[in-house]
Amino acid sequence: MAPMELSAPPRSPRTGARASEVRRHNLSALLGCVHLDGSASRSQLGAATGLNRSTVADLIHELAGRGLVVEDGMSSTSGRGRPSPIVHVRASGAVALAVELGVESVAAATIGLGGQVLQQRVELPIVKPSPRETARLVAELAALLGLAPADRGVVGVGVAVPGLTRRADGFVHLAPNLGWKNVDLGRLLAEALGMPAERVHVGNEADLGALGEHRRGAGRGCENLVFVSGEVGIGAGLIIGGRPMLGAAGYAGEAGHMLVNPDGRRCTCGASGCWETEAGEAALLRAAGVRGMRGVTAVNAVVDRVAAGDASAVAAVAEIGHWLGMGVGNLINLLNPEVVVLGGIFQPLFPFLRDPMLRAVRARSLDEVSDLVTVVPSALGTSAQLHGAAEMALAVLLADPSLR
Amino acid sequence: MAPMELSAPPRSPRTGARASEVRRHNLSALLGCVHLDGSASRSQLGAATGLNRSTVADLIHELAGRGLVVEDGMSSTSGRGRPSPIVHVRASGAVALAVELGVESVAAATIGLGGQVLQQRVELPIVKPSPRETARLVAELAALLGLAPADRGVVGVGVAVPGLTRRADGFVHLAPNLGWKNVDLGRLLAEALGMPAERVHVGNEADLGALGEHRRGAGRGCENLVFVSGEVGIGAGLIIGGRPMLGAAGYAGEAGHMLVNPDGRRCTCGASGCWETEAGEAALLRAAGVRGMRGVTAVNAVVDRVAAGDASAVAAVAEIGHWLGMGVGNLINLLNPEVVVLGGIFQPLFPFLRDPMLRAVRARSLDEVSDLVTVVPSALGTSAQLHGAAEMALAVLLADPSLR
DNA sequence: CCAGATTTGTTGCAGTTCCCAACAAATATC
DNA sequence: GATATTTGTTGGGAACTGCAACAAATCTGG
Repeated sequence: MAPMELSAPPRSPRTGARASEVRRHNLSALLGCVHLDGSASRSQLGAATGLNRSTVADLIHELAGRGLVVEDGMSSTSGRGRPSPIVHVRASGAVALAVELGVESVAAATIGLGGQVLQQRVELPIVKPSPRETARLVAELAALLGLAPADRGVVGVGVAVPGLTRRADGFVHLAPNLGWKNVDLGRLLAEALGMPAERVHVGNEADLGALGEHRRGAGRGCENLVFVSGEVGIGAGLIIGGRPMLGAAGYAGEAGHMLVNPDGRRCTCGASGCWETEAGEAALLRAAGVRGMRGVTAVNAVVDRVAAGDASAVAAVAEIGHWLGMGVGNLINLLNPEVVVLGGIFQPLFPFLRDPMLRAVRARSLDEVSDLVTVVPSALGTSAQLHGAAEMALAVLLADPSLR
Repeated sequence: MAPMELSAPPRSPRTGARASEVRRHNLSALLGCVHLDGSASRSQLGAATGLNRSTVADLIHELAGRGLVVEDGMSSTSGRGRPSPIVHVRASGAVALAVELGVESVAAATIGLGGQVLQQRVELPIVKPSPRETARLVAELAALLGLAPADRGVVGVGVAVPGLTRRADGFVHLAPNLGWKNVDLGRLLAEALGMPAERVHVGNEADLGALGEHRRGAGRGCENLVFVSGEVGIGAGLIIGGRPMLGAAGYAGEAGHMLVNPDGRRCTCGASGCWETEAGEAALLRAAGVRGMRGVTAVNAVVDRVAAGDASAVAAVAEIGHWLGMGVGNLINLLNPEVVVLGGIFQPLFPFLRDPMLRAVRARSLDEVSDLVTVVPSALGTSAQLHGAAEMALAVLLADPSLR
């Protein structure tokens, strides 16, 4: 059996483990399997975890008893031998309210175990809401989705915020595009939803995009990925060794102000030639000659023009692709990921910016490193952050299924 | 008791754990405590791990029986109550041969548990040795240090290489400054030393510098650190969440070709204004007007001039500091570390480049992030890589003390 | 259509590990 | 010097997993 990862490098809070932790771990491993892969036969689960048949049976019984999985009578007809019952996640066994705070709207959906969307995305348009308004809106969305926060089965809320957030307590240090500074969003949401604070999880939008794509999208099964979130600004979300890399305070991935263009424009941060100044939404609209429009509608207008073959739009997108690739190349050199996922505005533009982007990547990164990486568009599109937010909220249960 | 870290996010090889893994983990946790902190009373160990007194006693007995720790009769005279015997690491219980391949020399030392240097660093000067010569030299150094590779107590060899290395088998993909390409260094060393290949560990010089500073130097007790290695080129070593971040193939941290200077010089990589072109050794010597010299002696000459107040040298170092800071600022934005450790040529120059470097850092990184980080010079100097190499070689034993 | 091979679920028992409680030992305090 | 406090030690108990034997269900081959 493979050794437990636990002690490989001694960690700072070097904790001992009691025997009962083993069971928690094994429950978690099994639930994780079906959560990520949907369903598997009991014998497959045994093979995947290295656990004994009798142990798997016992653990699955416990998960079933807690309503987290269901055993199907259907047999897996693979080869001879006694058929193995198939274990499915029970999506409604654990449900998260996934919320995305955008610049133009607040969106939400309810997502259950296995990443199953139980209630489709609902979006309320609003421009720069105050923190308090936002909390009220989220509660409204929860009601719209028919979610009762006190329900058994509802594990918590996950919120994606375009700004610097502290995971521990949901404090938003800075969210320029919302006009927020030092907002205790976690507490506000807990109050508005009537939910204990420890069930409210707040994360950075790019970090959660990365998590979403890692678990449910273009980065499935890959241990090291970079998600590039192209919204108003540019942010990066990092998955390293299969787990989110948040940095000391949770502020990792602030890549928007990386220098990419020697002759670039002045940025709001004071420097020049920053990544988001050269490859962000504003740069795209400027290059494409769009005036007086912003946001999704403006970007969509450019996408339509490019798709129709409008030469000036094609050139604009190629330029954006070039500067995007410069930044992506930097990240590849530094982090050596297996996959780079391009989200936000870059996803619909991907086919059109692919070639100049890849040329820039190869120019800026070592061949030995860039040969090993693939750059792909987001598979989840605008849902990446919602899926990531749900995964964040479900993580507590996945780590310890005996909590419920 | 704190939960085991293990299952927090479901990992790809989702492994189960048998009961006996718990013991391996706890042995590892205890040995890790004394390995990192030198020594501790038994009761302190119990408090640190959360393990029961009787369990700690049992585990310590096992570690002592394996010759990895020694219990002192001396009591800890802190407060009243029965004194607790102090547990010390037994450095000679597990010894690693630590090797650093430099451009001008090969250095080695023997380092035992607890990071204790058993045989001081020995250095053999040599310019661009072939892989085969290198392996022979390492065996020679081992003999010089009186190390018998077959000895019980010798756990393995750790080698720091200035190039792209693959941890798994010690394959060196590319080491420009040695003139190497696709060298199976792990196998060569194993043969030259008469040691099984699985005891030979090869790592990137910057990655191991980071590990050394994390465990023994300026980054002790910090979970997220960036080590900037200023040798001929510039490389970064990353410790994330208390563990080395190596990337998908082990090539993470190739930061030398990050763009920092819009108007910079042409780099060998084809681009312009790369970090190492602007802040590396060559840039320093050029700025200081040094000609016809390279390497340690040349850098030392500049250090001496700066220390003596030579105005042109001071200006040169300030310029280097500025470009260094631009790169450090980028890394801080991206990784949000607690500490940035400057090694190699930047360590002796630190007092002189500190201020321009910090100004550039603040200009390039978000205040919210840079306020939380401290930039310090290497505490281990030229020994950082050796300590890191030893830690790498000792890691196997630390993860499973019952192996010996 | 049936016997054998194969695979898997089930059950009872054994092994390992840790925790707990009681007791003994050693020190500081009053 | 008595008491409180802290820690080492010992034996018993609880939790969990693995193993082996048996039963069940399917496929294969004649």
